[in-house]
Amino acid sequence: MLSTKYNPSEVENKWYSYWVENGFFNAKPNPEKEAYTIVIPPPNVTGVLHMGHMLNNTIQDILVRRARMQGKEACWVPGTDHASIATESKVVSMLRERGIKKSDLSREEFLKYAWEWKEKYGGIILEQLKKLGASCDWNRTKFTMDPDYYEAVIDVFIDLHKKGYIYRGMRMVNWDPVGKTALSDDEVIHKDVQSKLYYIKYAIEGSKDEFITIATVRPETIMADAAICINPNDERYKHLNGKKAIIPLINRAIPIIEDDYVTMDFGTGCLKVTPAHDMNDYELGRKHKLEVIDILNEDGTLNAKAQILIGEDRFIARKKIAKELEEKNCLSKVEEYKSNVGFSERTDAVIEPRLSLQWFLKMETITKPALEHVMNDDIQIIPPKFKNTYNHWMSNVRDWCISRQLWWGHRIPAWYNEDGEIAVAKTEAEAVQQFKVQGSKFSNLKQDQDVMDTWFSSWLWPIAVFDTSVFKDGNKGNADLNYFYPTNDLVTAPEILFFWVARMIIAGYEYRSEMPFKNVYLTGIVRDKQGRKMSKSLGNSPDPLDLISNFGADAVRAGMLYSSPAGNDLPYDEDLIERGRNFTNKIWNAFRLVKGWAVEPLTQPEESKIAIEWFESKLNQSLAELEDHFAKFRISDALNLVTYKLIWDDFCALYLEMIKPEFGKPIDADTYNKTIGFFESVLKVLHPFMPFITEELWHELADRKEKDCILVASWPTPKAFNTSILDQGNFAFELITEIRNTRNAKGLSPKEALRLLVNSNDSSLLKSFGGVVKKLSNLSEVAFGTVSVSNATSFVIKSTEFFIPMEGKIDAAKERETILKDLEYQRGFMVSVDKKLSNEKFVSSAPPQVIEIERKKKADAETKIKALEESLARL
RNA sequence: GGGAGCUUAGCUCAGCUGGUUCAGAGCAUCUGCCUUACAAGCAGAGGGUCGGGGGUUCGAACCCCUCAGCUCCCACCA
Repeated sequence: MLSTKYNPSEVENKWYSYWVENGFFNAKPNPEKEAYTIVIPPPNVTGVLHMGHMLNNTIQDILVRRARMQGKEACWVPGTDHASIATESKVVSMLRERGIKKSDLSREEFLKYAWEWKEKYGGIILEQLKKLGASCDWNRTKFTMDPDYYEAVIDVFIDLHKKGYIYRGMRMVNWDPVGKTALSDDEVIHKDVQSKLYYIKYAIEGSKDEFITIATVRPETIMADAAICINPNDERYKHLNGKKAIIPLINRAIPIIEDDYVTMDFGTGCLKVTPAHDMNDYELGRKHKLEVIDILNEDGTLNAKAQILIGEDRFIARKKIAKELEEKNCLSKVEEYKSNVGFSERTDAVIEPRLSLQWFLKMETITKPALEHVMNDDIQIIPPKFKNTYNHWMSNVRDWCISRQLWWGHRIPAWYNEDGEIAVAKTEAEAVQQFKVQGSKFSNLKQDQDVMDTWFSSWLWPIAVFDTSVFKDGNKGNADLNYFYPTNDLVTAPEILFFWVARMIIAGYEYRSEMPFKNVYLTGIVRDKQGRKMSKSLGNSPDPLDLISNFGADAVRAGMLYSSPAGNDLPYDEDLIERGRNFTNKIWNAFRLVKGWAVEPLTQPEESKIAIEWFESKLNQSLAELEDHFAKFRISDALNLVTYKLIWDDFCALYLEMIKPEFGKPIDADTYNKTIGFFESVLKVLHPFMPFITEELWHELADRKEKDCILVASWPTPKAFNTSILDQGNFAFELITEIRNTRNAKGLSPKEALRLLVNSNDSSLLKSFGGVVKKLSNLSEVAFGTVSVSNATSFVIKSTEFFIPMEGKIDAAKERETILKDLEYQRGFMVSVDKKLSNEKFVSSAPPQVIEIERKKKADAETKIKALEESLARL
């Protein structure tokens, strides 16, 4: 005896191993077949599976599984990203726990620890993906620091340098004093912070009692001031132009300059210019050729140039200086002030604008095709609203700072000689060669200490997962690359549209002169019930593996897809997963029902004949809808609006009920075989969404040859369907609902057979559905003819009146009340339709079908009113 | 400050070309059922000025204007 509950855990492990062992997920170039390719957004090696991955990878798996069933060579490439900052900081804190300081280690020693750590924890997330059912080609698993991938990144750096796109320059960068590294703009998170605005008095040189007062939130940087700037239109300070001001505490004189950059009505209208510690001041300093005085060390402490408080942390220095200024009477006032401060995404340290030598990629030329091909829809972004955002970003893109002061990553292939000259080369030997050729010193070369930004390797992902040698001159690419690239769909989060997606597009056109993918599907963010982002620190994220073991992977996948159209956030609730679980159970029980029937060569009942005809049409209608949803990437709708309803409502609630033999009785072979066929079809359609239960039942429904698995079964294509039978069905189902409703309202048991009288001489009214109606609403008789029954309850569908005799069980007053209510509504409805139809303009300008519909509505309403009036009279 | 988007049932959201099925789904609520596949289920029901106001149109949840509230992205005036 089969359990009434579906038990997923055993089934899932069994089939996943079977699929892998039989190589169903492996893809290779096959000229006979169309390629379908997805590259996974490589999760961080340090990562563990979270709800975002669940959503993202479920969608990818659905797309891949469907493509595979459609007979395409489906290739889903998995892998991981080395994630330089994230991983390095994890390794650093792991070492710290073991009492080892990174600063005590050599680069080589540190990297040895990092690799050990990667080997130990690096693959966890991929193993977790298997539990979800991800049908990745695991033989292709790639890591962005695999030796060949590493080499590819270096090749690209050298190539772009040769092309003149990569340069080294002194630039103001976002400095993370905790990570001791430069960050790209995108890695800085701005937050509103309550801080203080200090009004500081600077004495005017050569004057005893005159001061100029500036307002700043960073008094600790006054020692780095290079000027004070006023607006040329500011009458209050005009007389000070050209004079000098004295920095308090250190008594250094700085010029007072004019620039309309200064806002007159902010603070005092006087700005202290500190080129070394502020982005805007740096630009201002360049314009006015001011001295750059950098008073901070890389860890955010003050250096000797500050003259005072040397070695103090910047925030401690701020407090101390404020106190000293106050004591020296240089602080005129302090105001509370809300300012916007940048924080490091990784270390949460306050970002310090800092001048440093970095490597940059010129973005202006190289980004052009990437902008163009998205704007002209060669590459489609789904949902399209992100196109605008993309456009905005790509049109205002700044040069990309690609160096990072870290060890874990691809080391910059630049070598410096004793004179500080640079050679960009793959090896030291090649660098020596370059220096020799240009007649420079070539002994004691030192390689650049920095590594490259992580995105500088992952932007090659769609190419490099197939071929890592293609970045060398003259290489046309291997068979894999030429077959699988460009890939079809990329599924990722909108937050990395610029970090990653845009840059892959840039690299794609630069190195293949072709798009890396055709469609970009952007998922939403998974949030908790309160709308907060799921995060470790909030502890509001459930463990996906727990969910899978509690509910089954199929249930979790379905739950993730509930209400998550592209680009929309997903408000997560365990109820969603439960609903998915209930669905698996529903299917399981449908299987139990069918499995329990004895099959005999009997005559096929009429109801079964019509049920089969009806479901055939319903199935094809649904398949057509499904194609449409998939074509538009409405994955959620494909499951919830079509597949779920097809199975639960149409197959289980209607079809199976129509054909179900009486308890204990056998079923005829024709109906049974058709039913198995339908069951197989709906399982196929469901397979991409719920791979495990569908595979299990596929094998339970029939004896299968080895390798006859649902995951490679052919995807059902929609055929023409009979709309007339669907309409007839709808009429019959409406009638059934009314009868059941009558039972409910009158408190009649479903076991009690009822008689139905139809006030019509047209006995073909129910077409072939008469038997179905009788069966599903438990009627003893359906009688036609002009009838007038006084002791009965009635209802009207379309323009036909139906009676159910109620012998002595009728409450005339109550009956009258409901009829009157309905009558009132119908009359009101008539008025509005009449109004429309008598409107000259409506009749002359609306399309004929619309007018026809209105006429039909009117006719229906008229008969309904007539019928209601008659019923009323009879009571 | 620049840009994008959202506001529809108690909740989460659909509503795809302005017109059949247009005011929908699921959850929640209520009523009745342990009816031999399924109580993780079955049969039903109630619930809405489509954020406010104005306009275009024969016709608006849908198009335009406006006001209000919310969200996200980008930039960062010390």
